[in-house]
This record gives sequence, C-alpha cells and structure tokens, in this order.
Amino acid sequence: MTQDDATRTVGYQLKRVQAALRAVMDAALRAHGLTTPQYVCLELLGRQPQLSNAELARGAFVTRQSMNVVLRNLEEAGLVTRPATAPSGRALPTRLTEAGERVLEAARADVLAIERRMTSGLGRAETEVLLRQLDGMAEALSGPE
Amino acid sequence: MTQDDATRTVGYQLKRVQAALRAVMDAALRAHGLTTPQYVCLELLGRQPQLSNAELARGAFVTRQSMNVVLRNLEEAGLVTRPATAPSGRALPTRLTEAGERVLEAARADVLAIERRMTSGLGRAETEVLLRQLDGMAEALSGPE
DNA sequence: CCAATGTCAGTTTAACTGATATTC
DNA sequence: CGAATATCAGTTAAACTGACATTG
Repeated sequence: MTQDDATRTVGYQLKRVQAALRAVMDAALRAHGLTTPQYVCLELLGRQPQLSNAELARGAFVTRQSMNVVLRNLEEAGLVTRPATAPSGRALPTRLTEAGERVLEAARADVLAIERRMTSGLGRAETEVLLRQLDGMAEALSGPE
Repeated sequence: MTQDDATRTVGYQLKRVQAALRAVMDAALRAHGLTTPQYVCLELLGRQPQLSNAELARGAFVTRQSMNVVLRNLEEAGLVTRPATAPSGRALPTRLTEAGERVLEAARADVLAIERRMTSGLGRAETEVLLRQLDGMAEALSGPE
C-alpha cells in the first residue's frame, strides 16, 4: 500500500486516527468494566451533575434512545442514579454514585494518558490550534448546506 | 451544556467531527446507493487496482472478515469483479467494473465537496500541517506502548 | 396545543472472534 | 511447515427509526 492521494485527505486520516484511538480506548476501558460510550457518559456527568438523558445524548452526539440504553446499563451497574419521579417535567436528573465517581476517576487517568500519548508530538500551542481547527470543522459540517 | 474542560480534549473533538462527518457522508453516499465502507473500498481500488481483500482491509483499517462482506456486496451490485480462481496464492485481485468506475466518480465528487466544506476554514499550508499531525497521532497510538 | 422528555420495540450497520481450507 | 489468504458462521456493539405517553 503506497501512500498516494487517496490517503492524503483529512477524512481518511481522521478515520485512521479514530480507528487507532478506538482500539486503544476500548482496551483501556474494558479493564474498568466500561465501554467507550459509558465512559463518555460518566465523564459528562462528572463535569456536570444532574444532566438528563436527553442532555447527555446531545453531549455525546447520539440519540436519546441510544443514551437511554447506556444509562440503564450504568444504573444497573450501580454507577449512576436517577430519581424514580421527575422533579419537574419528565427529565430525570442523573448523578454519579460513589462507586461511579471512583470508577470514573480511575478510568479517567487511563484515558488522559492515552490523550497525552496521542498528542505527544504536539506542543501546547499546537494542541490549542488543533482543538480550534477541529471545532471549526465540526461547525462547518453541521452548519448550513 | 457549557464548554468546560471535558470538551477541550482532542479525543472529544475528534468524536464530534467524526459524528458530523459520518452523518453528512452517509447521506451523500446513500444517494449513490453506497455505504461509507463501500465507498472507501471503491476509492482504494480506484487508486490502486488489483488489491486483494486482505490488502483492502488493511487500507480501510478493518479485519479481512469485515472487508469480505463489503466486497461481496459490491460484487453483487456489479461494481467490482474478482477472478473465480487465484492467479497465485489465494489472493483474488479485485477490479472496478465500468459501472463501478462510474459510481465511484460520481460519489467522489460529492465526497470531495464535503472534504472541502469541512476544511473550508483552513488554508493550504494549515491543511498540510493538519494531515501530518493526524498522521503523527495515529502513529503514536499504534506504536509502542 | 406544542415542545421536550423518557422509554418500549424493532431494526440496521458494521464491526468483531473463531474456525477451517487453501496455497506458496 | 509456516505465513498469508479467503471465507463460513456466529456474535457483539452501538447506533438508528418509529411510536407513544407524560408533562409544563
């Protein structure tokens, strides 16, 4: 497989990074009994407690239905709790349990190590630029046709 | 959802871009009767004919088994052909059919437009740097522990 | 009424692992 | 034999759409 134009697109390289990242993440998280979507959910809750299922879904870029499955599994594992009845509307504010906090903290250490490894070739300023560029790319794709 | 540290990681932004890109790509390719993995396969073959299933799998970062499914569907759709018997070893060199070439050409135009739209905020030099950075990130993840 | 939410149900995509046969 | 390949079979992860009830 020689390097030719087909591999010189941002789309292709994104796919490549994503494939590698996913493999490494999945392996690391499995050691904590988590899947990647579950970790994303815990991370969101760690930063911002009381998020509802719908809010978590938006934060993880999936549908309500998909996040609902993730949430039910996390609940069953005792890592998050939701009140039986909604304090207002239908939204059920979700919280990490103590076990959830512990698992998140342990998993986060591994995930951050992977993040550092992935960006080890970049300086602090370069990483900042990259984050802005990725943000711009997502905006450009989500925006007007 | 306020912007806090959780969203300021390369991993998270990669996920975001990937989610947006995937949605746009899938929609565009569906109009050509293709899935994204199928398009990747056709693109690889367009650049380099005679690739075997195993070589295509490596190029698309999936297992031989996964690519085999893609290939069988493309074959059934009449977009690629493989000889009934291997000219050497077990590898079956795959080629685009004329229909395959036409579909690829049409789909590629749309995909390139999406690529341009995604990177519309980047200059030529910036895009080159980004490609190198993504390459480095994939290497760092695939490399030694 | 309407918009947002939670959730049940079914489906689909796209990958995976395991096993087996073939061929140089 | 060993390494690479193709492929059959079964499984899994993780999303999706559709539908419906609830609530402010």
